[in-house]
Amino acid sequence: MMQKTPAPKRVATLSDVARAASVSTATVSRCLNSPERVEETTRQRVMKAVEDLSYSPNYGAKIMAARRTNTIGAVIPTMENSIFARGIQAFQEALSLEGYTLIVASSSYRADLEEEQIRNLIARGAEALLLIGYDRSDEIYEFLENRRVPVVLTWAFEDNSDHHWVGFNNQSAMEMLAEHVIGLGHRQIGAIMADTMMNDRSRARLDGIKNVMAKHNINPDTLNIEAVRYSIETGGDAFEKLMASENPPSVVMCGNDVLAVGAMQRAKEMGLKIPHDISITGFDDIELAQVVEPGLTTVHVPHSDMGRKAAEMLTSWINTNTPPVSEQLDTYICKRGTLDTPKIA
Amino acid sequence: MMQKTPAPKRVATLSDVARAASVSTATVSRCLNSPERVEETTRQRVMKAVEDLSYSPNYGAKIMAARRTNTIGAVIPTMENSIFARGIQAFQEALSLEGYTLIVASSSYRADLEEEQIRNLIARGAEALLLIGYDRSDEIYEFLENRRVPVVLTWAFEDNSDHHWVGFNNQSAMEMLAEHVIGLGHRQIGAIMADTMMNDRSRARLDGIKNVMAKHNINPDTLNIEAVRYSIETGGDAFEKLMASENPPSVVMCGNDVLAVGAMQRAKEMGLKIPHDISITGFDDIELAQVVEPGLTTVHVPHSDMGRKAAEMLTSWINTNTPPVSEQLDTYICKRGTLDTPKIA
DNA sequence: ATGTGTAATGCAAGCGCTTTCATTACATTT
DNA sequence: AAATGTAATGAAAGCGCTTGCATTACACAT
Repeated sequence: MMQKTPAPKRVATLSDVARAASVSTATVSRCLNSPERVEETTRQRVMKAVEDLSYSPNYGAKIMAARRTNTIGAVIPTMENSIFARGIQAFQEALSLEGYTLIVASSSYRADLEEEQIRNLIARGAEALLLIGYDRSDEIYEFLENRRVPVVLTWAFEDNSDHHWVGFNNQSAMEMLAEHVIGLGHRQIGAIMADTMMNDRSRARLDGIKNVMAKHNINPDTLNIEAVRYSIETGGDAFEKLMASENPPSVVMCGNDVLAVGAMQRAKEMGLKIPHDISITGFDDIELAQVVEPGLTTVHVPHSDMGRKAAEMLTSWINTNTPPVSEQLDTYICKRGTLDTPKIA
Repeated sequence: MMQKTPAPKRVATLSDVARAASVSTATVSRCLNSPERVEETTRQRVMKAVEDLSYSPNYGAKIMAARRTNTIGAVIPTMENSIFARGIQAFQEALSLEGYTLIVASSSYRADLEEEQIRNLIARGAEALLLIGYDRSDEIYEFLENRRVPVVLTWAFEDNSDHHWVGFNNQSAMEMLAEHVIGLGHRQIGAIMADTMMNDRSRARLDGIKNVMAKHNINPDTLNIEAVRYSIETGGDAFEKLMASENPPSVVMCGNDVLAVGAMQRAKEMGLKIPHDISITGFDDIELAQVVEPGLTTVHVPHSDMGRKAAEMLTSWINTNTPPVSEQLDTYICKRGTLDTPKIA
């Protein structure tokens, strides 16, 4: 059993420590924040008091007094699957190298919640923000602008934009994949996408497919689209619907890997051989993609790079007070085993 | 400096809003926190000013003045894979139902970082904490105790403990699985585990295997153990090592699903058929387990339940100032396709 | 001694908010 | 008309910290 100290009626404050060490609060503060500015013997006395009282600074007070938080925020759509995990992990690592702390909030893909979370992070002292994609209300952009909050948008990219980006072009990435798919001979295409309301990435990816279809004289209206929430289960359900339609597709292009894996699973359950009976593609290249069998053909997204660069941009923006230049990252098709020529009917 | 951003006009404060709306700061505060206490016309005037000035409350000040943060913290070993994702997601959802905000930090499985993060969350005003497992220094427990921070430990469970738990018994869960494995006839067992230093879950799971071996008169020293970091890659490497040893195992029991999936992949690459040539088991039952082929036989952990209950415990602890009773959750073996009788030599 | 420079420390003014208590305005009752 | 009750609002005291400036202590030079 550890030794118990008597119950303090309230938690210790700076001035409790100061009293215990017989110094002023200023000295205690300096001990904690710039120890070289206080004499060694004093410092030891103070640190002992800190220890003894289980003192922990109150960030609320600290933030207010110092007007610095060293905190950067990120709002991501979900923590549940790993789509954003790798990027955010890299972001966080790069941030802590610069002495910043990351606070993450998730919006469940809901615009209203995202807005709330953004305001929340700002209120909590986030000095800058990483956001995913572009779609959000004018009000919130205006709010951010008014407060001069450095914001970098990720997981997408737009030219000639007023915003600052580090990401990739969802549409052209998907176009590249669609070119490949159509080049293989597919004509009847199905798509399983996230709901495109307020999800620019999903919309861009869908547009990518349609563009390429049009280019190859396939009527984009024949693209059979299922819009769903991201999950393995819903991906499976959507796949089943697609296959039950009048003109079942020979290839199902999915908005992301999670959906694609759901489709794959359901296909197997339905006794369909991949890619012999049906081709499936994903987007993101997360862990899952290389683990399923056959390996999922997908678009590789440079998650870690994106996270790291976002961190660099934001910290330099804060330090120099100069907005960074946007950076477009490359994606590439990651060919594995779920895509082949269509089965001859 | 090149092009400077316009004069960093400082952000609006409560009293700016008050002035703009010709009311006192008290009224503005009430508008924001208990709108029913201010007259409709006044409220509208105030909200307009809030809007116009892009006002956002300063949490630092708010926390200090109100002495409440409505924030609960969680420190998890990693965000990178999805081991903790489902549980934390459930935790977060249950928390927000009660009006609390979650802030998450990750420790990269490092005790020193975890301690830092704990102190950090407390300093940021976390009123309670969710922590994973048990292993950590006396100092930090003492610190937490001194400050009377409600803490609930999860992802494990211990009887007769001074701490408050909502979790499951890692050892007996693994024992159940080991019983099943040995019952199938396996005698030469390999294990791929996380480093057991400061990881009580991993250690308990390992002990579980050894116990059951001893019980069945198999010398626990013949258990071939690889201790590694959690990742698909390292799981694969460990598997390879295990198979290259003098007495290659007929079954490889892994400390978690990520490791198991890594082992599976490598096995396939090595031309081994699962479960014909080699059996593999996991632990956790995350998404990955049902997606690989064959499906991974693993221990199902009630992630969502655990997260939800942890939230309930913590919020009720805060509200009633009464520590909750610990709760042990059940696990069960999730039989899928990676475990069979050993190949006859 | 006196003067001077420097390092260590203390004093005290806020930082932006909430909240208690007091005041005011006005509707209702007598 | 006076008395009373109630709802809306304001004044101001901190919350726990940092930091600019003032003070002190001391070593060294004069």
